[in-house]
Amino acid sequence: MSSEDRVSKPDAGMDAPSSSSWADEATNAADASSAPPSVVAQAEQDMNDMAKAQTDGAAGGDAGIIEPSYDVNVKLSDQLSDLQADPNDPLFSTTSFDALGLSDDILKGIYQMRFTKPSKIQERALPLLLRNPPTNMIGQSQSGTGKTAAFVLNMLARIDINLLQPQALVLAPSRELARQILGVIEVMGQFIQGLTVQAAIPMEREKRPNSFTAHIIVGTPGTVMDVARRRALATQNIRVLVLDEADNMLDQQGLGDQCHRVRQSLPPNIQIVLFSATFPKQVTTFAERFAPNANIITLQHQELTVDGIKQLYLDCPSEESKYDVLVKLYGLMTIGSSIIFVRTRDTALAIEQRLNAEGHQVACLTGAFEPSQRDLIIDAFRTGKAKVLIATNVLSRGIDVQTVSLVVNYDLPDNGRGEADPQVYLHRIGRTGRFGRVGVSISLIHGPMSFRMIQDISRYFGIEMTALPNDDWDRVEALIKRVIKSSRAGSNFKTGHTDIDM
DNA sequence: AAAAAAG
Repeated sequence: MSSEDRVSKPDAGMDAPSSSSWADEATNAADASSAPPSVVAQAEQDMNDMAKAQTDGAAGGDAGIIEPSYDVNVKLSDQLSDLQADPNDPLFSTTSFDALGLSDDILKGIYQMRFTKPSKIQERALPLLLRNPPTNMIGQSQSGTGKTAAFVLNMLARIDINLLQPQALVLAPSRELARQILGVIEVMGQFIQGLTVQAAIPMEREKRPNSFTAHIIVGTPGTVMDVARRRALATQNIRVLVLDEADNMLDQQGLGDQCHRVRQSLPPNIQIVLFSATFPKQVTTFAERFAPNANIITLQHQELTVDGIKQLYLDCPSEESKYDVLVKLYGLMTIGSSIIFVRTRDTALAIEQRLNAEGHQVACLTGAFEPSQRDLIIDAFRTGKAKVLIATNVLSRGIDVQTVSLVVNYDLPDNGRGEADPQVYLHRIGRTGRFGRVGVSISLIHGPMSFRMIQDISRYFGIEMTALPNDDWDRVEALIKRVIKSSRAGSNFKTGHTDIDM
């Protein structure tokens, strides 16, 4: 038997954008493209509100704190069903890192990063993760709310530093995300003397390690499967397995097989932790089979979109004109950093070459590049050396670059059958609006098919999308600029999060 | 369609 409890949320610190419903403002494509003045005025008002909230926050007051508003549902594991869920018991929910029984070295790592208090997901997830005996967890939370920090703390807390063997393993769906997680572990674990971390991702032959002996291994499924099979990775002392972006890891053809094989190469009684912003229904069964008897933290999908991200779309007069819109947006894209998402590797390359040839500096990242090349490109983007990045879905999940203030969907994400993919859409726009910052996403659409897709996405999440006028560029520019500029002021909600987390 | 393999 399992018990359930529900924690209510405080009021959001920011006004949710409210305007006419989707159906009202976009009953047909013609209306959308001509964008009635009232819609634009409303968008302008929303942007003003967001910009103001941001400025208040940056000034240090509480008024501007944009802690995302959501209810956390917790379904406790059968193993904990004999315990009463007392909200005052720090083992069930905590508002302080100090109450978790973590070592001084770990707390130092937390506070060094200027974490002050746990985020929503961390409040509930950390006590349950850290309990002994270890319990499995399936955790869902909005993008940019500190999932990575939660599972990293759990791993750090469970490492026996004197045992020089891999004891925790993290799997991620891309090399870029695996490297990012490795960076978080290094930062949070910097005061733990002797802690070692190692990446198990594709490498050029001369850079490949002969063996993997670090305390914590972070990798991609294919490489981890391979090194485990070849006994270059000793698996017998691993006691924690984390799948980041777990729905994607278990759902995708190929990835799912690899994850299961890696699981089978590990000891039977280990703690399994699955985290993602999305858990579509058809994956839930796989997840619960992969992590049996888990404590399950979920959100309503209406609560998954982040208020701080202003979602816009622009109806383009032709498919070719999308490129011209990109050129017009270029100035705005370089105020902060931007990611332009396209459907295929070929499109990414073609647009990159054309933009560069026409004097606009952009970079491009797809799975077609060599490992070392990929590392150089993402690192240049992280440091701000490259400000505009054209990418495929390789970067749709997990990548946290806090300067990203604008995400452009040059192509809307589809599921391969001509339908919208709301999960991928959510992950993509989640590359901006990181941890309380504000951000803008603009989807370029053309024709009835993409219009239907954006309509489906809007309906799926029960959110508003604002149509931008395609005949008054100055106005579009002015209102986007306002939000992007305020976004650069910095994060305005200070809880468990590093600059490179998630 | 893209991603993930040192297959």
